[in-house]
Amino acid sequence: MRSSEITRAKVLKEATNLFNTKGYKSTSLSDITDATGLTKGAIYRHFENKESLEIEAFQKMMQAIFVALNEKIKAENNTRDKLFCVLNLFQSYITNPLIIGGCPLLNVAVEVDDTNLELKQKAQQALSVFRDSVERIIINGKTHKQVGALVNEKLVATVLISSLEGGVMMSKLQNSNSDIEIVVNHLKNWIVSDILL
Amino acid sequence: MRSSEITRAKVLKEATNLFNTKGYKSTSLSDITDATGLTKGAIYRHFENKESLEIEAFQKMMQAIFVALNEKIKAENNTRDKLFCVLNLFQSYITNPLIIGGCPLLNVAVEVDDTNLELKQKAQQALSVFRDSVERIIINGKTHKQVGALVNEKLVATVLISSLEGGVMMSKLQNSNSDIEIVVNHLKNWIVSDILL
DNA sequence: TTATTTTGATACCAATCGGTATCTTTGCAT
DNA sequence: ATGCAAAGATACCGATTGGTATCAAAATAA
Repeated sequence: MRSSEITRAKVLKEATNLFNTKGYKSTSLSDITDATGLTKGAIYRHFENKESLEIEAFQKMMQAIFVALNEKIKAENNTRDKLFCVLNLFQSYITNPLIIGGCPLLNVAVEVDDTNLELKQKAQQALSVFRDSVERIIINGKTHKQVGALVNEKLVATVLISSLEGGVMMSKLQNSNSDIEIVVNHLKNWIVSDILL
Repeated sequence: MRSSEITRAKVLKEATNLFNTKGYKSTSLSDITDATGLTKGAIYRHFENKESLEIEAFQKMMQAIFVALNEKIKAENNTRDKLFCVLNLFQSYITNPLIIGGCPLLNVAVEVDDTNLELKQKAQQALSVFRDSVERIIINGKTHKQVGALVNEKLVATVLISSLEGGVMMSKLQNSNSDIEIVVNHLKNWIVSDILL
């Protein structure tokens, strides 16, 4: 790796952690220079401005999550275990975070307003991608006669995502994994008894 | 009302809207002076500093929500309709907000980190109060033979709150009420078929 | 090795941040 | 009407914000 790519990656990594932990607006460039040991001049050589760094950091997090999730989904060969991968992902935000600071989608969705239009659009897209991948599991499950034909995939995706995001919020606030565990456990029972054949 | 109480209330009202819309850290004192038409000198005569204004604004929102919610719960005389009051509250965050900017508890829970300890504690307390009031509905429902004796009230409260908070997040992000409506509708069915006798 | 890009540090910019000391104005009690 | 205390405006403070012009150093290509 070229040396410029190393520093660029270091800036992006540290900024990512700071954004997802402290918030995007609350993370200053001096926070990033402190974390990287670099100067503003170095950072602005690799990123046009703070906003583009924010967007790239968010995209990087979501990309990493989707790649890891899709790998695990692909590794399972039935609908139940594929759906459980989604639940495990959210449980891991608290117990064994791939990315520190909780769910990046939740964090951005709550932080942005209409002054962060581009970041908001990226979050909207990420939610769509995530929702689609859950819906696809259900649709494939129907094809393979593992899911009831009357099950509404949009409803399942919406209920799963909303419960899990809310569970992450509660667990993070309480510094405890009990809430997300209750939610995950409840969703597992729901999937087994109401979704699967 | 004394004139000083009028200005104090005006500052608190405008600051509340700004905090819940733009975020606490992102709302500057000049945002508040712009919204109120007052100067910093006037604001700092009534509030010690920005942090205490933030805390008072959050407490005021949660107080208003709890008062309104408890009134509606009290007006209903069966477990089903009492629980539906909770669902309606969250639906109203999107469709007919008592307070603009979404759920103040969600907003604070996601924004705060360990540099906002007092605000975080207030949010933790608010979540406890909210959770307790849902659990009380279930416990009273058991007493009145409207809820199955084996129903776990902590699970019900956690699942309801997490789903609803997540639903608000999704609907706010998508500028659409369809997600929160799906969640509310699903929870209604769940309550009727799995919670109530 | 030398010449040339590329990279990063330094020093600065105007704007804004939260906060305060001071002075004028306002409202209220006598 | 007068005197006084409370309220609000003004003008400022140091610190920090995101951002940039410039220069030296380091990596790279010849």
